[in-house]
Amino acid sequence: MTRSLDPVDMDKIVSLCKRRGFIFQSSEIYGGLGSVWDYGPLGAELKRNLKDAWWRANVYARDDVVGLDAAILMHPQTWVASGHVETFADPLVECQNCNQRFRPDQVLVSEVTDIQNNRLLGYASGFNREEVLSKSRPLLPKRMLVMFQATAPEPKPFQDYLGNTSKLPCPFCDTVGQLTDPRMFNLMLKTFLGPVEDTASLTYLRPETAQGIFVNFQNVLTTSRKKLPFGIAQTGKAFRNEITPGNFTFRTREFEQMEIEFFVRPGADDDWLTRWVNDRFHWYLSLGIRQENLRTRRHAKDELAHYAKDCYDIEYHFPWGWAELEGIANRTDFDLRRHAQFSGKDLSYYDDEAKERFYPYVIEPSGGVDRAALAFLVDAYDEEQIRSETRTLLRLHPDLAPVKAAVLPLSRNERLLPKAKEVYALLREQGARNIDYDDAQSIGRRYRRQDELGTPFCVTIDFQSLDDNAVTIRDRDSLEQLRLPIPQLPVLLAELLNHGWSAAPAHLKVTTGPPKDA
RNA sequence: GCGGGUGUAGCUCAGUGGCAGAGCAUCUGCUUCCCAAGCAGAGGGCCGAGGGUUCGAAUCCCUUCACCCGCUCCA
Repeated sequence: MTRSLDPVDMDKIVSLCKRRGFIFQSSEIYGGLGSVWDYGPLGAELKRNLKDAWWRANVYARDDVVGLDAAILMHPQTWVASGHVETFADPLVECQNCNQRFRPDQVLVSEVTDIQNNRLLGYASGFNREEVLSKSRPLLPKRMLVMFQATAPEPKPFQDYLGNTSKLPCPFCDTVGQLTDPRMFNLMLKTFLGPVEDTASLTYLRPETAQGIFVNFQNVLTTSRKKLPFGIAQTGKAFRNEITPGNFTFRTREFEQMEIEFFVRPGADDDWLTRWVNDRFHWYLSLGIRQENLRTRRHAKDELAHYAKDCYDIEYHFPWGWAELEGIANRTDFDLRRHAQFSGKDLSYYDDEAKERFYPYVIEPSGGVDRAALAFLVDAYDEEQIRSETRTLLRLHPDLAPVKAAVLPLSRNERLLPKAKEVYALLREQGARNIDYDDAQSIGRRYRRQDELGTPFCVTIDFQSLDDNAVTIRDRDSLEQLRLPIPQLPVLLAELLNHGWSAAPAHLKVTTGPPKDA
């Protein structure tokens, strides 16, 4: 099965999401709210299925992880301790000539001085030492160029010049005098608790769910009676004032995370990091992401977050390029120590067997629910030619598909409807799965509609059903059909949803579906 | 925030001063109808908002709002 995605397909996916009820723009009737999205009936199912699958794999299938549901609002000191108040604010400098923006802490500046005459010749700026030094050369008079190596001006951090940025050249275009003063961008959303808006009631909407886990570390440890190594899992909303949101639901200011903080003995951290990277990578594959669209990437030292010792990203090949779905970081004992320090509470761990007390290291697999949902949508999107018509379909894994099966009478003939309703009721009996019913328009049209939603199987009631009490099941991906007695339907459908069409008994198959164009 | 782009039906878009349109989608009816079938019909719009020019504005001008792409990121 060959599928390719051009960048143009992103528009098709956005359009499909709107058209079929996966994702809507927030507050659309008021003109929309930037970078915020609502999930419609099908999107809500997809997200729910996704989170359930994550929870099953990381909590139920393991004996060393327990769940948590911490509040979005936390004591403001939490964010001082975590380092977010201090570090999560980026000062940005902008060049009014080339309109590029950069963070001062990523730029170096060199003062080029004529030492003999004690005269400032100019400044050079750039992103690394070599770049700055090479830019310094043209500023130097020939006689100094000879002794350049000896008098090479050692670059200093851009931050040292924050007071007078207007004299400096832009690190991108080297234009002098077009840099703005640094502006602070605090990425945390402020809010006020209580009816009175004063600084005493100021707190934040959490920028990550992780801190809810850290502050509950001792609570969970004592009540769950877990021993190291063990983890705490939670899904929930987080908020960041992203400077540049975009790419549909990929980077938004309100988003949902699925995070695990896995506590291990110091020294075992490197090993556990590797294991988690592997586990999480295969989780995406197990739900149908194509391997060629998934990769891991280790963070370079200089891109590590303030709390991390090591970090791997799991990246997906979106139409606009590779981008992060999940980060698996070694947060060391940074968070527990900081919270112990700021709260005055002892958050260390006592190992009964080794008779020693220490601060556990933390491995953090932290994924984005919305990003994963988008990746699964993009990866599942497909178009194929059947009888010169384009069939648009989502090849979603049955676990993720918003609708598990659709019950379709061949037509709206009054003799067919009671039998169809009967089958529909039968499949809904347990209430465990989302089953659709549709009798509008032609059967072909309804198949196509279900294909577009990613419904794995369609159950069709035809006139023969009235005689033999049997129905057909049609497979979304192969278009094959099988026929079986209605009483056996619930069991076989469950079987197919769990194991896929390959679990279908060959002797039941009745058709191979319409021919696909080459 | 800066630069560029776009706002017309649920979706994709045409319309550049003279009655607001097309395709698809949606809905209804008919047909023993298995892969977007046919026939007949229907609903759906303050042309993003406000102001101006004009006999007349979706169209020209001003203002404003929103969204998209890029720039810093990291779920």
